[in-house]
Amino acid sequence: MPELPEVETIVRSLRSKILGQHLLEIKKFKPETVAYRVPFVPLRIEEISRRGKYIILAGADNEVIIHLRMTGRLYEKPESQRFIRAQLVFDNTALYFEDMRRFGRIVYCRINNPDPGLKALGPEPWDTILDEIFHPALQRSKKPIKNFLLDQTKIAGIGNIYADESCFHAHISPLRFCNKITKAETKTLLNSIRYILEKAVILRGTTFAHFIDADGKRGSNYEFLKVYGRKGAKCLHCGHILKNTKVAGRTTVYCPYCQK
DNA sequence: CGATAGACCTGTTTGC
DNA sequence: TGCAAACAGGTCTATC
Repeated sequence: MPELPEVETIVRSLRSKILGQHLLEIKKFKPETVAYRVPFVPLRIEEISRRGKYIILAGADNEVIIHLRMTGRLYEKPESQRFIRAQLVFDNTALYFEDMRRFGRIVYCRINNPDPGLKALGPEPWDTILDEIFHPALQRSKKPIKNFLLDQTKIAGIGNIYADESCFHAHISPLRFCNKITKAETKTLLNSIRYILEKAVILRGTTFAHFIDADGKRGSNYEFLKVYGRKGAKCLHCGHILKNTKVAGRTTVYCPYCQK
């Protein structure tokens, strides 16, 4: 489910709920969902943060790393008993980890000893380092730009929705080869990524099926999507029919007329 | 090295 | 109508 804006929304809602509380127990309903790298001891939640699409609940010595993958949710009231995979028990509340597709993961480990996926993440989209390294990195790649945007080691947090939306906003085809993108276009694209993600964070994420934050609230960005989920509909810029294809193994929607 | 397919899961939508 | 294939916000591994 969640890309950067949805994970950021969850993190913010978690802060008002469990910051400063103690994590007393992680109840495990499915063995593959929860992994312990160190023996469990109750953890006072000192800091709640997001890195890419990862949620990090950090204590003094240990931390909990959560990735919701496609259908994970963290909420006090599960929608369906049968999809409960784990439960995080705190002093004054308990959050169910509900995950229909069982791709989501919770890892309990030492702080600063994160799992490989987290360690390998590229810069956050707002990291100013990207203003320097984004264009050179693109020049080194012969892949379509969409592959690059989905690669979490190149830039963290973008998934299928916001990759398409960013390309559309920048008037760049998701199929364009990275090394054919000019310096000026790179700047436009980076601005578009930041704009699209920022707007989605303000709207508390995109919900079309599963996503809710830790207060059970849906995101309201869905109705503002301009290409994702709109294959066959008219381009909102030029009126031509939006096309869909497969890039990087993912459904991709774009306007063949105004995205070059 | 890179690109692609497959695996991991279960529910919903689409197409014949 | 019914059934099977394709598809869904993601990432990791195997293979050529």
